[in-house]
Amino acid sequence: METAARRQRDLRQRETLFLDRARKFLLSHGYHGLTMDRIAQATGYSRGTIYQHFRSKEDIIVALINRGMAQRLSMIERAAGFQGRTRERMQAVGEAVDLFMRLYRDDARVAYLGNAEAVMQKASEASLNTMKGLLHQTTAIATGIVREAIEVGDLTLKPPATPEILIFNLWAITEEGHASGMMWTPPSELGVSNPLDAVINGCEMLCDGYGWRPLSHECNYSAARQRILGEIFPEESRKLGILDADWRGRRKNRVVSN
Amino acid sequence: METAARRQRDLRQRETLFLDRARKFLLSHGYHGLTMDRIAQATGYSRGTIYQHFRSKEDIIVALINRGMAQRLSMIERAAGFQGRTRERMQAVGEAVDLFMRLYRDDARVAYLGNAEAVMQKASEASLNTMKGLLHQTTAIATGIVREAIEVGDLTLKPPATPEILIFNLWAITEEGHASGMMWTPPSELGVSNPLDAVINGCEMLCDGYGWRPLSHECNYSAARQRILGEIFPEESRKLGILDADWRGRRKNRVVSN
DNA sequence: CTCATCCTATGACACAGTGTCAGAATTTGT
DNA sequence: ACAAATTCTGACACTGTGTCATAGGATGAG
Repeated sequence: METAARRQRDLRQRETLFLDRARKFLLSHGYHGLTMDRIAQATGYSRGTIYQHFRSKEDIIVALINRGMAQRLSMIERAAGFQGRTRERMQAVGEAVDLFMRLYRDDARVAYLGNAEAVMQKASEASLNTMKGLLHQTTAIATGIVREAIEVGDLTLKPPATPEILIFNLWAITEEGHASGMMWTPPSELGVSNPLDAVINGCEMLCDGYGWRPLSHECNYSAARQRILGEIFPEESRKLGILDADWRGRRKNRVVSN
Repeated sequence: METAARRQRDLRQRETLFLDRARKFLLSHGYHGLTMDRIAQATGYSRGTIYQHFRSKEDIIVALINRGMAQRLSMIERAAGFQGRTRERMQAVGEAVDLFMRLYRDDARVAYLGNAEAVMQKASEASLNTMKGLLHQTTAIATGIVREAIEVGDLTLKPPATPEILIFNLWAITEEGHASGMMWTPPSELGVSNPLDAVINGCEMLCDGYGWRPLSHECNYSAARQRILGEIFPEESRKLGILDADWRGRRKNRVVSN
């Protein structure tokens, strides 16, 4: 019986439709501008039908966040496979997040808007757990790289620092820095013209502070960036026009082996 | 006519009453648990009266946040007056934030809960501006210290770093780190047992990364912490029991002059 | 003390949105 | 073609918001 499969597919399709419309309202009119009525109106279904997919409007928001986080996770996974020194692999992960922010601005914005107690409080246990899982997977990759760095001898953590704490702080810079780009008070008002660059700078300096070798003055991390973009995210970076056309020609700039 | 003055005082007093009750509900039942009805009930006034003080429930939340931010700012201002090397003064500012987090847990939590688009969207222009002002004053103090560090020669920023970017990242670690302590997914689940310590560690490493002298291995910043607590926040730290009883005896550990 | 004036407090009201559920509508299998 | 199963619907009961005409209580002058 094939009908069941098709129905399943239809359901998924409709769920996607709901999510897409919801995102539109959330982005254009904020939390209070997103209502079940509007989604129903915009999709041609009735309110009741939406409730067959989601427990509440907050549940929709979390589902939306999860969709974005899954996308980001897949990019991070790809990045973690970069061939290079441990610190470069960490950099690749950062680059993945950066690309995600630029390429999927809407999803990033949704994540920012939805990251609120008002939302979490009313979301379903299920979607909250999915979210938690996604988050754990993401940090696991990052701490994995740190552990490897320690094993390989690129990094020596002095107490009370631990791999988790390092990632915790790296993550804080990244998240907060990116979030600030969408806040009520734009970072430009605080004298930071380009938060994305500020994040990169902060991560680099933090890694330097922890003594993660090679330090930024021992290695050309701008060149490493071009390699990462070219090898792992060629399409994405071309789409954004942030990859030097002749990056291959720059390979000589490659990091010197220890 | 003294009546006017007294009335003014009564109004303020009532406003405080509203805010206190509101905070109670916000903390215990979250955003959706805070309603005008409940506040009215709890204070013995009617809904209409509350609307004479605040435009909306979100406006109350922002007013609550502002109260906390003002308190924190005053502690930061005190800290910035610490006598010592520039980096120690920066540390003092961090210490002030840390103390604020411990001493005024409720206000800190309110700031976390209220930091959401859902709230800002409906808050009044006026309270939002107050908030912005408070934020600017806070960052101004911090960047001021960085600038002085550069002037004095304790710090040399390499492009693209700027005082604002340094503060931006330092701030990110502090805010996000502290916020994580109240999140839906506790930091302990991510392997960080004590986020407050993680923040301190992160700030220290970041400053080291930027080359802010004296670096952490050139100076005993734990000792500096005791001096800061003892000189600037004696009461506060005694209340928390985080000041060594004999901190004065440790003065010999003082930072060596360059 | 009384009354006119002014101001503040009140809660009923109109409205918007949520989540549910009995029954209508549609699809499926025979 | 029809009964059974499944899915969709919108009216319903609620909760909460923000407003406003009016009740109620000060205040000050006579």
